[in-house]
Amino acid sequence: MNGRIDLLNDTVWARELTADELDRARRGVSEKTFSRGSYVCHRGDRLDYWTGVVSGLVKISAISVTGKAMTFAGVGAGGWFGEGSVLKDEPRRYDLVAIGETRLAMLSRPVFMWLFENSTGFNRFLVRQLNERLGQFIATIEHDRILSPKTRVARHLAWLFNSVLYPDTRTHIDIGQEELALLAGLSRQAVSKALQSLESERLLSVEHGRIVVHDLDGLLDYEEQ
DNA sequence: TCATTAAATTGTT
DNA sequence: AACAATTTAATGA
Repeated sequence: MNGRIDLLNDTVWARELTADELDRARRGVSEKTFSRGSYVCHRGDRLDYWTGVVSGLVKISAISVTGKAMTFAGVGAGGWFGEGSVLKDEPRRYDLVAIGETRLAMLSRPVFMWLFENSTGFNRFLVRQLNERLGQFIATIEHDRILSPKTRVARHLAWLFNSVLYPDTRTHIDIGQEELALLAGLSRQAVSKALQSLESERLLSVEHGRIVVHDLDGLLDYEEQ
């Protein structure tokens, strides 16, 4: 069994393509693995591929002029990202870093553009994904101004399990508390406290370098008592 | 397979 | 932010 064929068989948008479109897509994908902490792409560099996470976790981040690290989003298994830069044919605006061992599927820009011009199924997927992401980012702004640290941790965790953006995510995610802190924009100890509290409420359990979620809806709708 | 060591993650001050 | 404790991963017998 060829790994490249498997790559797309497990991909949501591939199911929306016609046989001919799928065939072209298959010829345009390659696979690459990244070790923990390694850069997929630095800000300012070009990456002429639309990228899907087969396994592992990638963060989209930047380092401020004062040297502070910020994480804007985490992309889990089944998620695809980078269509913005590929569409505009420009360098990446953010750092892409693998959190833990990560396998990526990479679709070359020419094939991406062909699908964009020719496939309605592909465009349906793109619109759905952009819509979902926009909703999440708007909610992030709202939440960061309104909610308590504990609730923010709960929401950010729940989002890593978003079934539209990351269809392959299962019950656990391999992420350390430090990375989670960067993602939620909180201190490490605030995240640690929040996790312990959420664990005592049986919404999740904490292991080292891993969070196991027991009640996803509970996290998503979490409200401080 | 088990023991030792190194590295990374989490807890505490 | 720095240090200590804990757990995992890696190495070699």
